[in-house]
Amino acid sequence: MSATPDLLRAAGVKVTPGRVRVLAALLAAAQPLSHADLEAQLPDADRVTLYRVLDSLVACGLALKAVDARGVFRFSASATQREHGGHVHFRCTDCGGVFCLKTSPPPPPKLPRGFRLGAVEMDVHGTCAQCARRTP
Amino acid sequence: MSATPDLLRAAGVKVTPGRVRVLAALLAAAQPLSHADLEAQLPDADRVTLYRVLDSLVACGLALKAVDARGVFRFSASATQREHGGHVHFRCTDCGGVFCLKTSPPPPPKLPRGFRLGAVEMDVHGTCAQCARRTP
DNA sequence: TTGCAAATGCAACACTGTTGCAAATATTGG
DNA sequence: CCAATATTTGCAACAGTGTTGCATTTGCAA
Repeated sequence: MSATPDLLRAAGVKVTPGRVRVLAALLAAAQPLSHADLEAQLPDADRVTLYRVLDSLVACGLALKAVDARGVFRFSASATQREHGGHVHFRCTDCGGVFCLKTSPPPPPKLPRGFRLGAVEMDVHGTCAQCARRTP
Repeated sequence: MSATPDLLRAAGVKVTPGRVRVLAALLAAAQPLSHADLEAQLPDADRVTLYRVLDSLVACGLALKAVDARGVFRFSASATQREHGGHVHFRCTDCGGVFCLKTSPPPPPKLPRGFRLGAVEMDVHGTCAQCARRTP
């Protein structure tokens, strides 16, 4: 089913164990992963190789690179990203879970002249049903 | 015309040469400045003190802290933008600048049964006019 | 003026990411 | 299947950014 090596071949890069494992981890992840996250998840991988694998996945279009609020790069599989674009998420501040909402994304706001819109994201957070039940 | 020391006094923090110079630099800057920018601009300031001065300005509401595309923190004076609740912000992914939009915040979305809403934030990002002009 | 909490300067450290280079390896063509 | 070759890997060392601990200095108020 999920043939990670095929994705790599289709992207025109060599299929190596490192790339397979990293891409698989990105595809399985619910949220974008930092280098540190991946290092913890793949303990026997070399630090530098991990950086280079991530860069190569970004270069061939299989992964996306973005900066989080702490200034750390986070990577996500671009397939996953497409799947989760176009709708709103709810993040539970208790358990950290992410849930997809039916709500459609808000309309792009009017920007001052010269500004270029990249994306509009809505960050809805609070307590999910399960956590709310546990702490009434 | 408000003198920089007065802004500091009004914010309830001690008036020190470091804070006065850094805040003046931020007020005079057209774009958010990084720690490195400020260090170059104020050569006889201590590196660590500069970090702490910036943090204190953020803590007392006189400056805003954001991350640029390279993952570096950039700081801007917020003297003119005191009210940051109740309206939407635009974040420039190039320079890290934060701009206030006229748009009103989106209505809270409908949540699944049992979910408790904490807060809704809208993250509108892209390229600001100045950065867009630099990279056409 | 004096006392005290806050701010500063310095050294050392931690985290994130990069570069150079030799050894190992995936792919291509015989 | 095997050899040739361009990539990739692993290691060491380095660079940039931000933080912590601690002794000293300084702003501010009693």
